[in-house]
Amino acid sequence: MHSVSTSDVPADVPPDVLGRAIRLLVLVGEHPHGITLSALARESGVPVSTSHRLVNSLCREGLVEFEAAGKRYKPGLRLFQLGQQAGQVYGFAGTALPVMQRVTRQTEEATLMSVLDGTRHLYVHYVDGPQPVGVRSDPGRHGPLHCTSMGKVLMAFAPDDVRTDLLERVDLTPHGPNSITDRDVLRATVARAAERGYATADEEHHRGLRAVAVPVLRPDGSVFAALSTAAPAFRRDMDDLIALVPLLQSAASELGVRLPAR
Amino acid sequence: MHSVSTSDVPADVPPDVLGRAIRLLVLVGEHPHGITLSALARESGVPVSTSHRLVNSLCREGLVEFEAAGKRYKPGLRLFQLGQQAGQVYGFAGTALPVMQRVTRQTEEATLMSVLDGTRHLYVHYVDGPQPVGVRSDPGRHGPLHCTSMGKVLMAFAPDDVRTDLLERVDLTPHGPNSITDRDVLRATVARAAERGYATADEEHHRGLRAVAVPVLRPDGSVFAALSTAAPAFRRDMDDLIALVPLLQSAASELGVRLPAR
DNA sequence: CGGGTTTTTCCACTGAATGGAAAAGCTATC
DNA sequence: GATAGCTTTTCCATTCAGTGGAAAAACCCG
Repeated sequence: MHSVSTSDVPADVPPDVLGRAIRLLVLVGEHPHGITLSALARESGVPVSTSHRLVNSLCREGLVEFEAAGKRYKPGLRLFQLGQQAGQVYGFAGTALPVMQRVTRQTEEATLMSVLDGTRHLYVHYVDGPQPVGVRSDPGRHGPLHCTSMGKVLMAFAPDDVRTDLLERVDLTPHGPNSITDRDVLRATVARAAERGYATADEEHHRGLRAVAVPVLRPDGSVFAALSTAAPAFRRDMDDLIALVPLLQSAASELGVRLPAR
Repeated sequence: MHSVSTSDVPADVPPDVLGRAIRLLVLVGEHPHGITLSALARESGVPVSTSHRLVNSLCREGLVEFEAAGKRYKPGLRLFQLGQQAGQVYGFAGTALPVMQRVTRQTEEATLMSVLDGTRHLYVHYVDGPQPVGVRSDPGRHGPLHCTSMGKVLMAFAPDDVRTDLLERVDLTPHGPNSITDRDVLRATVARAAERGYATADEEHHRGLRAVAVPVLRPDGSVFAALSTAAPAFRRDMDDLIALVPLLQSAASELGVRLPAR
């Protein structure tokens, strides 16, 4: 008898077609320029021949596309379509972008919107500022909660149980020079944000980047999203950004009123 | 013995977890206000207990969300996220919206963008016109090829083999008072669109709705999408819309140059 | 309360999914 | 152009994950 015997890899998790297929789907999504079969198999831990069959099934359904030249798998059109429909349901479509566009026109800086997704936040919308130098952030990516203005706001206005839970669990890896790394400091900061109605981040996520964020609240008072203005530090000091809070708040309430009550 | 016996439903297709799961996923996507388990099972043809297990797996992965009050399944956040990533890959994100916004500001009518998806087209972006009365169209939905300006353009500029194939296969169900119902007429109309560089639709899709569309071409000359202006018939006659073609074309070429070469 | 509907759990059966292995390609490198 | 290393694709005997009927639980409404 061998000590670890039959299986050498960490776990002996039950295969589970669907779970695996989705893991593959996510991997494909994470590789904008396409990913090869072997890379897929390697990164997912699913045996090559099984990966092959599964990804091809996903292709048949249009969720994944196969780029014959290059032998690479890319996200498919059906995935985009389903995502759009999901966006409609969540209320991301419609008014959000036009309103954000207006905010950008007034602030002359980038405007961002995120929702809470587990222990991170998901960038949902992004409107570029007019300036050549600005903030870039792609919808569909995740950001940390503890060192972004939107993350703090989302925690501050989350239901009590969720907030306490998050404040205990969030990862405190520093991302920028001023990242909060102490859980108690974070707790205090979030409490302050809840009082004031907005949160800031001063080079906490990226060196040279400052931001303010306010919550977008549903008619029933629950948080839907965070709305934020972000700017390079050399162009705006923290007070400049805080001065934009009323503007953000009015945009946020405009967005909030039209949302489904949860 | 019963005449049809054992299985009364059409086929005895092999179960196939993934296929079924995705069918369920699509169904969930099609029901913005959520769908119940039994409806899901009924509409998909998948036995209730199996549907139950599969949808719950999809929930575990975040592709579907379960609204406990109301016992309804809705599209999940992960689905939105994956869709956004897919949109990035396709080049739907980024410049498209700002440019379309500008077009709308100039035309004062709604601007739309679609891509070819099988024998239909998929609405990808939509920018509202400023007027109270206007065209509504949700990204993520499909439209017919034979009676929309974007459909005609997409066919006209598709590779030869695809075009001939589509012209033989597209469904010619009339949707508006002037829908083309004759395959040869459609062929001629599409040929004309290819020559002129734009296509029109005059109350062919909906009564009281007119539109023009131009192709968005990649640097290598292949079609990427169609860009369109749509307006209520009472406000714009066909010549008004045709007058907008140059404007649309310049926007289209602006969009086209930045696209990956296929 | 009781009949109808929907959701959830259970479990014995089985054929669909599995994955190792080998074949077929594809690119270098010498 | 032969050799070696890599990736993709196909094949198939084995088996265990997925299946679905049925029953239980929860729910709903008149």
